[in-house]
Formats: sequence, C-alpha cells, structure tokens
Amino acid sequence: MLKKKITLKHIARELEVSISTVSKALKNSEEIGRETKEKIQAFAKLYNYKPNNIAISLKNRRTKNIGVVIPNIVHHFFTTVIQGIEKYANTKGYNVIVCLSDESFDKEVINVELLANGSIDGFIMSLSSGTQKENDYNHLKEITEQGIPLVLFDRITNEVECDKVIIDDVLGAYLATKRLIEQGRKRIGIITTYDYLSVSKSRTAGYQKALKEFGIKEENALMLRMPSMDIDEQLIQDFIKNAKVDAILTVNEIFSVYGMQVAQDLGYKIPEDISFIGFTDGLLSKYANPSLTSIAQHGEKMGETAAEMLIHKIESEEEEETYQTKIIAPTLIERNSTIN
Amino acid sequence: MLKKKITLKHIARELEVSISTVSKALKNSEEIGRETKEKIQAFAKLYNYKPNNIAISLKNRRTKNIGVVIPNIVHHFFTTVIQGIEKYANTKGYNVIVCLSDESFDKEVINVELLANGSIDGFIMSLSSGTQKENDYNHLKEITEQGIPLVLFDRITNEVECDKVIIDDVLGAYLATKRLIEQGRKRIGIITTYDYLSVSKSRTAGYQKALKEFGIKEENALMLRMPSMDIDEQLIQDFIKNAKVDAILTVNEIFSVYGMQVAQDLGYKIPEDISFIGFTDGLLSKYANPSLTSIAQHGEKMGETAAEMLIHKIESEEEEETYQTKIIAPTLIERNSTIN
DNA sequence: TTAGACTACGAAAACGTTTTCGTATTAACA
DNA sequence: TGTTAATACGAAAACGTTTTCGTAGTCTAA
Repeated sequence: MLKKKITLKHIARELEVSISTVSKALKNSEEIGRETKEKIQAFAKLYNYKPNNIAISLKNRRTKNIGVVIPNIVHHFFTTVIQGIEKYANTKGYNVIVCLSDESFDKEVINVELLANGSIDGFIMSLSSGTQKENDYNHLKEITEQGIPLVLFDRITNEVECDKVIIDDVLGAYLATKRLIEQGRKRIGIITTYDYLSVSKSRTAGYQKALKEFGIKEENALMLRMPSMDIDEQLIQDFIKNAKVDAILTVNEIFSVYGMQVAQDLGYKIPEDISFIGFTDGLLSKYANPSLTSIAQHGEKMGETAAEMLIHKIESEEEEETYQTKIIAPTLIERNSTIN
Repeated sequence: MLKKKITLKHIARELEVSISTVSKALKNSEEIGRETKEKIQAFAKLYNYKPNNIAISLKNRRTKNIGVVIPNIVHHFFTTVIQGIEKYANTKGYNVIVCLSDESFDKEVINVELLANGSIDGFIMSLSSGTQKENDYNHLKEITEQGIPLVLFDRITNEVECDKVIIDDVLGAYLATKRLIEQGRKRIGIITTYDYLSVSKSRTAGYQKALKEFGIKEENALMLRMPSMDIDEQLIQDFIKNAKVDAILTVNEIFSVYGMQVAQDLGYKIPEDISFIGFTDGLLSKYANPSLTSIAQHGEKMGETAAEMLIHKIESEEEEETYQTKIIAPTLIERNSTIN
C-alpha cells in the first residue's frame, strides 16, 4: 500500500549501476552513455523519483528556505508583507518559514536560534515590541557574525548592521498632519504608543515636525500614548471625550476606526466635526464607515523588497560587507474620514 | 570576523577524542567518563555548539517542520488558523512552513510537491478554489499514499482519505437564518459563491434548510452567487438595489460589510430596514459601523485542532489507518447589524 | 603494435549527525 | 594468577545526495 519514496540507491540497485551513475544520468551529464542515461531516466520517471531536499541541503549547505520572524500575523500590514515575501521568494525557488514572536523577546530569541541552526539560508525580521523594549539585540548580532544574511523591515534598530527596509514614517506622519492643517484643523491630536516602538516614535516625530513647521504649539493633552499597538478601548474613549480635538492622526488603522465609532457615538459628525487619518491602508480602512483616510505602508512592496535584498545577499558569492537601507515612500490615501 | 558554526568534528579534533565520544558526551550518555564528559561539555558551551538541524533531519528522517498550504493570507480567518497552528506546533517543537497557493490549482500542486520531498513531516491544508474547481486531488492522494500525514481544514474534499477539521457550516448558516426569521424578517437574501467552494455550498444548504423548516419558499432572486470569495462591488450593489430584501446572510464578512455600506448609501437604516449577518468573526465585523453580527468560525481553535491531529499522526508509531473528521461548533455573535 | 586520448562508468569522500558494535584497559572475583 | 565483567572509548555505517578522481576498455593514429 505505502509507496515509499524512492532514492538513488534503489534505482542503482535495480538497474545494476552505481549511485554515481544514476545521479549523473539524472542530471543529464555528458559523462554517461546515451543508452544508460535513457534507461535510468525512464526508470526514474516511472517511479516518480524526486531528490530528497534534506540530503541536498546537507550537501550544498543551503536550504532554499528563508526564515521570517514577525511579531504577529493578525495585523493586516504583516500579512501583506508576508505575501510580498512569498511572491518574490517563490519565483526564486525559496520556501518561507514563518515564525511568530508574539511580540515577545524570549520567543523571538528562541525562534531565531532554532532556525539559525541550519534550517534557513537567511532571515527577514521585524522586531517584537518586547525586543524593542529590552533593547537587546545579541541574538541578531550573533547570526550576522555567523554570516547569516539578515534583512530587518519596519520595526528596525540601528544597533545591528544589516540590510533594512522601512517606509519613511516621519514623512508619512508629516504628510498626514500637514494635510489636516491645510484643511483648517486647529486642534490635531495623535494616538500613538510609547516611544520604544520605533515606528511610533518616527510617526510622532513627523506629526511634531508638521506642527512646528506651521507654527502650531505642541500640546501634551493632544497626545495619547498607548502601551502597545493593541487597542485599549477605555483609553481611546476618554481621550476623545476630553481632548477637544477636531482631527486625530493614529499610528495604525484600528485606533482610528475605533476612534470614529466613539466619536460618532458621542454625536460628532465625521469629517465635519472631527476627521481621522490612520496608518496602514488595510481592509479596515477601506470598509470602515466612513471609510478611513490613511497612510499606505505598501507592505507587499516592502516584503518583495526585503526578499529581493535577502536573496541577493544569499546568492552573491563575495561577502559584501556593505549594507543598505531602502526607504519606501508612504502614500496618503484620501477617503471619507477627511473629505466628502 | 566570521564565527563559523562549530561541528562535532571540530570539537573532536580539538579535544583529541572521536566524534562518537563527543556526540555521546553532549547527550550526557552514561557510556562516557565523567572527566571526558565535563571537558567536552565545557568546550561545547564555550564555543556555543548547536547541532545542525539539517543533519539531524537527514539522520532521523523527520524534520520537525510542518507544511501549511493555504489559499491566501489576507483573509482574517486564515491568519487566525495559522496562529492556532503555530501556537500548538511550537509547544511541540515544530516549525511551520507556510506556502500560499493563491487560490491556484497549479501553485498548490507545486507547493505540495516541493515540500513533500523531505522538507516536512506532515501537511495542514485548505484547498484553493482552483483545486475545488478542477476537482483534481491526485497531488493529495499521492502524499497520503506515501504515508505523509495530512490534515485538511475548512475547505475540504471527500475524495481524499485523511483527517479533517471543519466547522459545521450548515449549522452556522442555519442558526443565522433562523435568527433572522425569528426576528420577523420576511425576505432574507444570501450572498454566497458558486457551489464549487465547499464551504459556500454548505452555508447555502444551511440557509435553505432553515427556510424550509419555517415554510418559507426559496426564491432565486434572493440568492446572489459570486464568482469567488473576493468582492465584486458592482454585483453587490445591483443585488441590494433590486432584491428588495430585509435581511442578508453572507458567506464571509466582507460581503456583509460592503453590503452595509451600499445599503446605508441607499438610505436604508440598519438594522431597522435591513439587517446583516456575516461569516467569519474578524476585525471587520467587530469594527464595522454598525458592528456586524456574525458566525464565528473559531479559526484559532481550528488551527490548534488541526495541528494536534497532525502531530499526533506524525508521532504515533503504528500506522493507524483510521481517520477522523472533527467538527467545530460555530457561534453566533450578535452585534448591531441585527439588534440595537 | 603501441602510445595517447577518449568514453563510460564506479569508488569514495563529503555534508553533520546518531547509533551499533567491537575492543582495550582496568577492576573484581574465585 | 587467571577468568570474567564492567568501563570508556573508537570505528564505521547510515541517512541521500553531489562531485572529484581513478581506471577499465575502446579507439585513433603513427
């Protein structure tokens, strides 16, 4: 019943030739005579021979796998990045091993160490919030010291020398804030997170930059800092009730979408009384009611770019000790939460 | 600069013992003398020795990897399933290799064949729409014939004998429809897809079952069949304009969320004039406006269950030729699209 | 006829482990 | 003292490939 996988050895024994001959014949080597080759190839086809990936990996010391370690998978942004990585990796014959750090430093370290022991040819990672909080990057330094290529995206650190892909978060927030100012908004709030998250920090900086440029004084009461990217409904409710804002910029889409609900429940009209702009142009933004103006992060592009950089490093012979940081331009997608 | 990975051989050479001795010492074998063991273990620790996964995989003929092949990753349901799989697999020391079939038969076949050649110990899959359309399952039959464990979830087929995990789609749709009827809805529409998608077929059946039970005549004009799970805005607009329904059940959440937008734009009040129930209780349902009543599919639970079944099969010695289908009960989550 | 050159194949090492089995040395015992 | 048993280690095979190198056998040409 069980049709076990056939190996070179089986073919060799059956056809009374050596394993070397079989191997060469199947690679259509010139070394092997026509008749022998045809016989072997026919036999292999008949029994559906497929080389064992693991053995090849061991021999070649390359696995054709790339490891992706990300904080979570339910945020739309990360899924689009994975999609981009997959897309590019597949065209190059690579598989993608996905590991979730679950925003935890420990899990991130475990995953990296596990994969680093031969399972993959390189890493694409976005840092967990736990890691950014601990500010400990030894696990990453170790893998780069071992010569394993690494590409960091979105949530990055300057502590590690490697290739990086980010969007210009400062610019994105700046553009959004500027747009709000130009539309005549006077009290523009921001819902961000504590500064340890690199992206939040940059986005907050972009917001501040725009305010400054237009001579608007920053006001602490207009800034809500959340403990994480996950939603804390109470904090947002309180903020909207008390801050007396006429526009809000948020560092993700869910803060905005929930904020709009709260605002509407309080009787505010969107965008007349209060307008919203979020980050991450995902399904939520598109299908919220009203639909949400947002800064597109182009996750798929980011994934493709990261995969391209990684695979290039993997496949380039010379150990180039030069690293680049690619910056993807964010785009403002205007919807009904700011205009109508 | 480059700290290359150290192997048993290096340790053996350095300490002037045999490779066997090193291997045994590191496993704390009783066979090796105390002094030798301590010396070897200290050395290994100092140089941060970690065994090569690939070599171990080759030796043991098991990789501790499980392959997950799914149609896409942007639908919230699938991401929660992945999350569940990851969660369980990690506790058992397995990695998850994710491949996207992109709803394409060909890509599904390629991915399966690639992974089947030694890269993984078992598969968890949900069929691509392309595969369900073609109705060709030879790639799956082949892997089961080779003795590679397979668990199918959500989008399954009876053509392949293997373990399966599904939710009771008929029941889910039945419950939803019944609820709508009991709330006094008279013209209940459904937005589904063509029947080749197994889940849509079941959900449609549940809808029909409820109608029948309450003596309501089915009406073709009340059923909209979409070509795929992706949204075709025009079709939905036309349907809502013309069908004169006072309630709509949809086979995913996005059809409902978009449907609500269209209805509101036409001036209908939700849920007074028209109410909605979707499938998949994701972020969209929760943060839609109004929030969407929906049938929770419990993706994470499904993923955990699938992983548990798979790993059990992988690790059980005896070739049990018995397969089970686990059915997860759907839950109706009531929100503002049906009550207020 | 024979040196040289091909042709067509096989032996063996290598990738990094694990594991079985064999054996030299020592200890224990009668 | 001689036999047995335990101790501590090493050699080698195995997992399934790839690849280098060696070499029988045939062929060509002088």
